[in-house]
Amino acid sequence: MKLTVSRLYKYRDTLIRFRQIGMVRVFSDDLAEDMNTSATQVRKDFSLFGISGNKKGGYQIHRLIIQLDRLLGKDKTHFVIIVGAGNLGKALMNYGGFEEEGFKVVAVFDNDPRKISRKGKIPVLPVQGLERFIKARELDLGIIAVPYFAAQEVAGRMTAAGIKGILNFAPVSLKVPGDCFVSNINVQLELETVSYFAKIMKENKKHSQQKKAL
Amino acid sequence: MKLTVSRLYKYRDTLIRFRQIGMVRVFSDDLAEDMNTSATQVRKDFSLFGISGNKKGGYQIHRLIIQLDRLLGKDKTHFVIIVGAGNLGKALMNYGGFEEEGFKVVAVFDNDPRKISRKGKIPVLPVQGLERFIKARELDLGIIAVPYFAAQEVAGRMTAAGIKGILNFAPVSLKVPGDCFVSNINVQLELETVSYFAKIMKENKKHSQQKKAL
DNA sequence: ATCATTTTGTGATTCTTTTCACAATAAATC
DNA sequence: GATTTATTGTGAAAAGAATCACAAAATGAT
Ligand SMILES: NC(=O)c1ccc[n+]([C@@H]2O[C@H](COP(=O)([O-])OP(=O)(O)OC[C@H]3O[C@@H](n4cnc5c(N)ncnc54)[C@H](O)[C@@H]3O)[C@@H](O)[C@H]2O)c1
Ligand SMILES: NC(=O)c1ccc[n+]([C@@H]2O[C@H](COP(=O)([O-])OP(=O)(O)OC[C@H]3O[C@@H](n4cnc5c(N)ncnc54)[C@H](O)[C@@H]3O)[C@@H](O)[C@H]2O)c1
Repeated sequence: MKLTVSRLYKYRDTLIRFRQIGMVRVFSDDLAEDMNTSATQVRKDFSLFGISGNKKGGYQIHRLIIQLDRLLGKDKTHFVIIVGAGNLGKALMNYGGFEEEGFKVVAVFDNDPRKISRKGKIPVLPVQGLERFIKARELDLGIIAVPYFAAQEVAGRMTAAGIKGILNFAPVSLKVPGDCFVSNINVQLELETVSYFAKIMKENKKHSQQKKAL
Repeated sequence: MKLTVSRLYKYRDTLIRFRQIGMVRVFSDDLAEDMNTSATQVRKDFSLFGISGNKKGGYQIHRLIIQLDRLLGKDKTHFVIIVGAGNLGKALMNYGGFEEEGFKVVAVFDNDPRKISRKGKIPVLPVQGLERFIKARELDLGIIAVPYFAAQEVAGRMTAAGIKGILNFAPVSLKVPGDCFVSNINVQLELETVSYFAKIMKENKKHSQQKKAL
């Protein structure tokens, strides 16, 4: 389910690129190839969400995007706050890609007075005002970009104020109430995992060379 | 397998925090709780990699960390390059967490002459020299932090030069040879997924309130 | 109009991951 | 030293995700 949803977003991405280069229709095959998956997977995902195409004719890109947009909530702007205006928080804040995808970062919060600034395009505010801000605007989405030891506290405050979805960059598992969804991006962990499998790749190569040599 | 490995790295993280606060032994329960998983999962993961503890006595943290270190290659320093010295590439480059975890960023590459600089702690070099650099140092690990339209080209050059593991931040699926492992961090996608499920959380709440009201 | 071809949509199957259930055993208690 | 208790380790079962296999339908060719 989670995996299907995230693939649906990726299909949409791919479809938008396809449309940009002038394509009008796609087959499940085309999507699969672009995304390194199988055509069956694509069709099963669509089928699960009641999306259908034409036998032999494939899918009309434009129509498909509209359907996905509605399904995935891409027809609205989503407002987001970031807590932590450090190295990473600032990179996220200045990243243009979010707005293009319908996410608007409305404010960043930090507990270091030196980081506070109401001047920029996106204000950086004292974290004291976090709850009030979230409640006043009925925000649902928050990004955590504080050090690991502060992450749980921030998550607690966010959820208490009504946040229902958290994207967490701190390398710890957050405890949140059952009505809040958390996704973790743990960069170190990903790099570690890559390094583990890179090593295996090298060893396999050695083995297969040994095999060849026999 | 992939999931087990990434959990092993997380167990290690947790164990190191536990050791820092003076703990000497843990039970599968403790690890599970800290990581939001089940005790059975922990033990099964360990069992899969031949790690064992004492019945009733649990696991000795120090010993366990040593075992994991060896298993996960944390007893060596891993050298990494980053391609793309933009917004994100710079944040990664300045991030202290990698070195702490045994990863050393040896160089960053960019194709924009204005980004080049040999002055800093980590040099930013012209991307022309990428292959030569990788080959000369027999590097295995690369991070891609270039725009989506440049990512495939960079991946191709990396793998051709011998890179065996790629951490990719560009929101596209890379085509790489079978002897290279890729892990994708797609921040937009994660945020989209969070927003999808956050919406569901809200709707569920409405429903359960309706149910209560009946 | 008929036939061959292409592509979808999905039930059945296989594969993977997680959870369950419980025997084995080390430590603590009586 | 026997008994109770806590905890591990793992085969078996369940749940979840991906793949297979093929019928159904749309299109194009003859
Ligand atoms: N920078 C990276 O490239 C990178 C890579 C991987 C992971 N991360 C993770 O992302 C998180 C942020 O990393 P960073 O490099 O930006 O760290 P950083 O130290 O540069 O920034 C953290 C910011 O959070 C603020 N902060 C601390 N406690 C707070 C609190 N209770 N409330 C509000 N603000 C608070 C600090 O004032 C600081 O501005 C960390 O958990 C880190 O492990 C960062
Ligand atoms: N910045 C963020 O917070 C963020 C968030 C999510 C995703 N991303 C993704 O990460 C990637 C980088 O984002 P960014 O914000 O740093 O972009 P950016 O434009 O700030 O930086 C990209 C850098 O790559 C360099 N570059 C372009 N083509 C190159 C090539 N062929 N070889 C070498 N260098 C090349 C550019 O000169 C530039 O310095 C993008 O794919 C983006 O979608 C970034």
